[in-house]
Amino acid sequence: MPTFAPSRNGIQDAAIFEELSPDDLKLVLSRASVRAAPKGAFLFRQGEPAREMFLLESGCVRLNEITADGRELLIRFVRPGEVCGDKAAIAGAEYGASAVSETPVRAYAWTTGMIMALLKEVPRLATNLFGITTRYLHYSRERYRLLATASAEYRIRWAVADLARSIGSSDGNATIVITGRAVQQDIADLAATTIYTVNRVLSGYERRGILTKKRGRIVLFRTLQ
Amino acid sequence: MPTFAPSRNGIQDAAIFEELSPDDLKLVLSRASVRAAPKGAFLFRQGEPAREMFLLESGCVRLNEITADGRELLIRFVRPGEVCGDKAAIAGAEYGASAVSETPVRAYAWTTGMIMALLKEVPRLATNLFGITTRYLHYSRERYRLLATASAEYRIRWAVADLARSIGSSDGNATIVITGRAVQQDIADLAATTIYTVNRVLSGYERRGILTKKRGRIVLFRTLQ
DNA sequence: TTTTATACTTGCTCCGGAACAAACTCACTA
DNA sequence: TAGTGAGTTTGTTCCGGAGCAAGTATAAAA
Repeated sequence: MPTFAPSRNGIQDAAIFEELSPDDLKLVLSRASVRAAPKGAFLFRQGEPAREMFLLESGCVRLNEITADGRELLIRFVRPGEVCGDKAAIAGAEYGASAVSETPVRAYAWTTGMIMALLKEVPRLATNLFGITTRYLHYSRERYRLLATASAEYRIRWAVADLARSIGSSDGNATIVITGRAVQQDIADLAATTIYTVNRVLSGYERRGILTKKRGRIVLFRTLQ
Repeated sequence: MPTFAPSRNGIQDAAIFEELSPDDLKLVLSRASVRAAPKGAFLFRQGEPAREMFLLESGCVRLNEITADGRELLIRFVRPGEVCGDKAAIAGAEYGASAVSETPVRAYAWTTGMIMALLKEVPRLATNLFGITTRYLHYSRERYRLLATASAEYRIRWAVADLARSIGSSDGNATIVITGRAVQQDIADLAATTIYTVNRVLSGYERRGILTKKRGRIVLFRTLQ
């Protein structure tokens, strides 16, 4: 997964604000409303008219897509500094996925009308949105390629590395901790496989001393991949 | 596959020129160089620095990606009015795929410097690029979803319908003809399966009177899916 | 503290479809 | 016109990994 420029020093470092002048930044931020949502809340639902675009300030959001036959596909996790619901920047579009908060979140929100006006006033914003979407496209193709060519074991290894990068936290001991209500289910979703296979592969890694796992918690000793 | 606004009446109807004033359109077009290439030529190669973006005027281009282990993945076919190599609009990017002409082609080409200047002069261009990339992202996720959840038979049906839409031509008798040097291989690539499976499924459809096939040519009687 | 829900574990079975092989067909070319 | 190579067809084999079932472990709720 490419780096999505997480905001280390604050929201102004988000990829969507890249190369914006301080004045433009102030303008764009002043047009947003700030939202807070508890854990488990929907920022938006798949199929709804896309009326708002969000920029996450804190917390973690899960983006997933429901298929016609009711299965749920994990698209990605949204982390601070990242944008979701960018379909709202396109007139008449619908959300292609649902966004649910995994933790309490704070986010900036812009309505469709607001963004479309801003895109004219601050052209660089459109360029940045284009760049961000291009990276997501790259990410999506990477997952497609893995699914089309790589084994379940390889995809699981990739998914663990991806989660470590996106929602993992270092605990200082040169180890990375991945937590979540149902980590193995998340890995299975990312790798497009089943929890059974994930569990078998992870147990194998645990025997080889690469990681340890407890309910809702995986500790990586070495960097995978 | 979403509609990519093929140019019915000329290149000015391409999605990338949407909502541009006649003056802007003239400006953008004047900055392009026009290219002609014979069948089998590379417009660009995966991994190269992305220096040019193309807008296809006529012909057909195949976009594919080579994986680390040497397998070739078909991303999509580019048809007149569609853009490829849009990575060139991002400074320092590399092409993520290779583009090979399936037929003789004519295309407009802009260099990276040219596009980046145009994006500032004609802000709507960036918005259009964002919209186009969003559609490709949607398409990519659709293929991922199919691969993750649907059977090989279903994916093949989808691939045939997709090819019919993108490179099929009606021959007037309420039938759609798909041609190409190796149609079944193309379908297998699109559906991420093997030619063996494709052939078996197509033979089944032929027995059921849904289509006929000859070498390099498939004739659809009814609309699939 | 007990109950209940949910996550994780593991053994077993089964099937879609990939891989291989081999014959056949057609288009192109020398 | 014969030769060649690519595309196509069909039969056979085989395995990864999905699905089920029946547990155990752990956290939250009562």
